[in-house]
Order: sequence, then structure tokens, then C-alpha cells
Amino acid sequence: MLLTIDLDSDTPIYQQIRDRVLEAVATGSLRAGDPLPSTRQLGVDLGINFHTVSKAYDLLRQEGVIRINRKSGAVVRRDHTSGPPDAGFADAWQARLRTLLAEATTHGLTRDDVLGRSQDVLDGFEGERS
Amino acid sequence: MLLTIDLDSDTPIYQQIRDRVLEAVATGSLRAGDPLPSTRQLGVDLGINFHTVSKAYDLLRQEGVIRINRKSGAVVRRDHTSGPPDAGFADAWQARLRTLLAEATTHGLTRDDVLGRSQDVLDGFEGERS
DNA sequence: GCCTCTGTTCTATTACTTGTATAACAGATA
DNA sequence: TATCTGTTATACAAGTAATAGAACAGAGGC
Repeated sequence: MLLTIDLDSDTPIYQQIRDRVLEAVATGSLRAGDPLPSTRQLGVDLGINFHTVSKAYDLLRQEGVIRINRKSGAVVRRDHTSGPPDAGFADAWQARLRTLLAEATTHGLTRDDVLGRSQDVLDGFEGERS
Repeated sequence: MLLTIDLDSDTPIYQQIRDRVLEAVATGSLRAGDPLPSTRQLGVDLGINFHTVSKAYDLLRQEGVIRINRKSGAVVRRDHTSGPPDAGFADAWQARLRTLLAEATTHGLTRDDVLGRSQDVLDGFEGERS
């Protein structure tokens, strides 16, 4: 699993890990059932403390994306083939979408810009899954 | 200007203010040239310290959304009619969109769900501007 | 001139977050 | 037994979030 983070970014490392894992699941480079590296291993690979990785995995577990076994480590639990979202997810997600789209609109991206880029991103996800 | 924040939320207050102002500009309830309440006034209205409001305004200023005069206070500087986005904005924005869409995809929202909700939000922005 | 409004700056405090660090524990496996 | 896994606990340094009080400078009204 390729996973690059930016130590100089203002986004917390654990959140960058969460985001990259989520994107890997969306593109299909990680699928339900696939194992993630152990917290200690990924910590070494990224040159960071394993507690930071552990926090990222814990976030993903709370979100229902991965499952964590004491024996076999972290395993992807959910991907786009796992059925419809849990109750309440879609509306909470849309509230965050609203803020992001407001930002785009205010800065001058048109409706077509926004929808076009959304389609591009989704095409990218589906394209890599083929 | 209606502006509601949630003091119990895990999102920082100053960011909630930023988000609400941005959404108000997107819907047209705030337009370029419109004044924002003074930091002290909004602080009183929301029951928070004016330094917190000041931080939110400073964020919006850094993002180019408002202009701040020592005399006349904060004024909206940019809205959807102010032309195309600054260089680099669109790509940085799309990177954040990618993470948000990855989250939706992983949790089982389909392509049509995502695009439909995006259109709904954008329709909401344009609808309120009429 | 005086008063009041505006943002700005400074210092300070409290509480929480982020990341690192070390250590120890428990379960599974070779 | 030795080694791998996640888990838990504690601690520390640095930064962030929010509050608070005080003071300054510019602009406007009376």
C-alpha cells in the first residue's frame, strides 16, 4: 500500500492517514477484507510514532471503515460494495458538502466547474477499480 | 444577518462562523459590499468573546472573502459574481473534494447520490439568490 | 475637544489537542 | 518461549482554542 503524508502540512498526521486510507478504499486499491499494515510497521515506514497511526486507525474504526482484531490487526470492513450508508450518514455528509460547495461558489467556481470536477473525481475512483 | 453556531460542537467556534459566513455569501444573503457586524457586536450576539469572532474574520480575510477597514469594519469583498477564482484555488479545492467524495463512496453513496446531492446544494444556493 | 465606535495589539490564563516517548499487558502464532 | 499483534497508561513538549482585560489608533458625530 502506497501512502504518502506531508509532515509539514497543517493537517494533523493522523487525519492525513485517515484521508489517504479512505481514498484508497474509494479507488479500490483497498477492498473489504484487505489488511492494513500494523500500527508499528506503518509508523516505521512513515517515520512517525505508532501511537499516531493508532489514532488514525481508531478514527477509521469509529467511522465503520475498518475492523480491528487483536490478533490479525486492522482489516478493511467497508467499501463501496458493502451496501447503502448507515442511517444519518448521508445528511451529516451533505452538511459538510454544503460548506465545501459554498467555498467554491464564493471563490467563483461555476455550477458546471463544481459538477464537472465532482464527476472527474468520481470517474477517477471508478476508473481505477476496473 | 442570521448566524447560528453550536457551542457544544467539536468544530471550533471561529470555524463555524467562517463556514456560516461563506454559506451566506454563497446563497446571496450576503453580497459583495455588504457589511458584517462588528467583532464586538457579533461576540455579544453569539454570547462569545470578540477575539473569537476576530479570528474568524481574520480567516475570511486571508481567504480573500472579506475586506477589513479599521473605520468601517468588515465588508464582503468577494461573491460568486466577482469573477473566476485565484490561481491555484481550484486544484487545492479539488483535493479536499476528493477526500470528501472518497468518504461518501466508501460509505455506500452511489455516483448518482453524490451528484444529486451536489446539485441539490447548488440549486439551494441559486434558488435563494432569485 | 470630547465621546463613541471600529479594528489592532499585547499579555495572560485555562483547557484541550497533537505528536512523541517509554513501558507494560494480553492474546495469538510459530 | 519468543515474537507478533493491538491496548492501555503515563508523561512530556508544543501548539491550539477560547476567554479575559487592557490599551492604542483612526474615523465619525455632537
